[in-house]
Amino acid sequence: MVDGRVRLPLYPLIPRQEFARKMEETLNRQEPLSRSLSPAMRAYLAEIYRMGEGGPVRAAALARRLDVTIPAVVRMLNRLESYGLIQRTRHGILLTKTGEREALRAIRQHRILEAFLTRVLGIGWEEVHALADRLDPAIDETLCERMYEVAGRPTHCPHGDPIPTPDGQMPPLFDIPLSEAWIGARGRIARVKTEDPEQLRYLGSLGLVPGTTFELIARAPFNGPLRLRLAHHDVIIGLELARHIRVVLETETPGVPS
Amino acid sequence: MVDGRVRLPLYPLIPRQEFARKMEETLNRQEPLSRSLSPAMRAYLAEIYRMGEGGPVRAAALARRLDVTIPAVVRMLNRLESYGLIQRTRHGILLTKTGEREALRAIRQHRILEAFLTRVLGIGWEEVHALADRLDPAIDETLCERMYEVAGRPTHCPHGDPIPTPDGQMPPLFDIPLSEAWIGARGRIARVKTEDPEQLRYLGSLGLVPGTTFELIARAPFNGPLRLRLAHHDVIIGLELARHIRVVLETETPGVPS
DNA sequence: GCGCGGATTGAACCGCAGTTTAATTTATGT
DNA sequence: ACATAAATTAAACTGCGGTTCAATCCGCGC
Repeated sequence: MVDGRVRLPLYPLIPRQEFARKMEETLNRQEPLSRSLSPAMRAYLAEIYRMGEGGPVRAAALARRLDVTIPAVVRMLNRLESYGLIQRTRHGILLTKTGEREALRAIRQHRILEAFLTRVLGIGWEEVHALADRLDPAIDETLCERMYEVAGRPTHCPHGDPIPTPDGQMPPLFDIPLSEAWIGARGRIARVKTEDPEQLRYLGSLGLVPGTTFELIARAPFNGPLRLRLAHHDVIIGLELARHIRVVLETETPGVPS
Repeated sequence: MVDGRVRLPLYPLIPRQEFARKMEETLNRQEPLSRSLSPAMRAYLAEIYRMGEGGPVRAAALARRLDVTIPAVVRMLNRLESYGLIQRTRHGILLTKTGEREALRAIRQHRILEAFLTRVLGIGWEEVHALADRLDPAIDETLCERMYEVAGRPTHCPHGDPIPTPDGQMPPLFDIPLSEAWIGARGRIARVKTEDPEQLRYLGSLGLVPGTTFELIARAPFNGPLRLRLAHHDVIIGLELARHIRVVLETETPGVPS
């Protein structure tokens, strides 16, 4: 650093307490959007939200998920920051209130679109994700609500993820990976957390889709496959796939209503 | 022209007969597309086809229709020509066989999309054109055929234009402008040739949509409005609008079957 | 034959979303 | 504490589809 350029420290050297307070303040500031968002910006926001459950998101991780190079991500992050949609911390990216709102809108639209494509057009659940990604940029609020109605007001996308409400509430989910269920557990498949068409096609062919009820009747040792009893037949499934299947288990103590 | 640059004449100075023969040859050469077409290229081809019924299309006219500047059109024409999709003549642009095939595919997709939007999603016919333009780039063959089936295999778009068959046949239409019908003529509205949402909304509110049968019972003098008798009521319509409404008239001599 | 106006072309630019390559900062493990 | 690995940032480029401004071409009327 011999030349005259002075580089400010990326994160100000202020007392930790004050820093946290200021950050909180910034993150909660909810402003109306002055400029409209490009489709790519929405896509980035949505992905940050999805990855961000529980903490900040790293730019490199985002690049991997979106399958673009890191410099592309960095430039977009600069743009999002200048719009007041994200906040950078030393541990990664956080959405501001405004950014979260926009992210939820994008996610709602994406999931409604997916539901529409399967329910109305009969497209397989392994294809809808990529298709919805292509269609997303062309769809506006009106069309989205139209599809929502025609699809029968779906509450979840075909992979089981909940559709946020129009006012930006994401119903919380209390599911666990199937891989962590114990022998004898009964339950229902809630979500299938993979986007790989091959995996989805295979799971679909086994009948392992959201809503399916099962009983876990065996686990092979040494991280071996699980044996599930479904309504009409048993299926064997590897732990690798089971990690992507999230389930809600019946409570052991029945009789609690609601 | 003092400098050394030599400009070749745009159209070769060869005998007229030979020129015509070569041109014909070029226009009929049907090659598989080596490179895939961008959405914008498809849009240009489709517009050239629509405008080109009966002769070559001028670049300036194309620019007006697509609402872009002339240099943008010219550059795209260079690209289309390099792909062998169009041929320039001294009187304007012609589609080659390959270009026409692509144009018809684009038009088919656009009109299926319009029919889907009105029939399945209940979008008003005054809005579907702009909407379909936005959605077009994201739609592929598979999705298009899916929509075709779900929309009930429509044969015409909401404005009455025929949907080309998958193998690229455009059903011919023998309609005339309503403005040229004579008093006493009975017939059916075939197409409404405007894209202006206001006009379409107004015509829709009058019940003047494709399929409506009518009898022309009066024309005011000095290019005045027409009076149409519909099933349940009469409507008055200005000549300006009537020029955009194309109709097929009943033959005066009934009894000819088929 | 000449000039004029509309049509065409060329050059230089913008914005967006991506790329590669290189420099620099930050984090981590011994 | 320091070397190295990982993450970030910067710089310069691509392709597409648009723009403006300027130059040139061509047909037509006088």
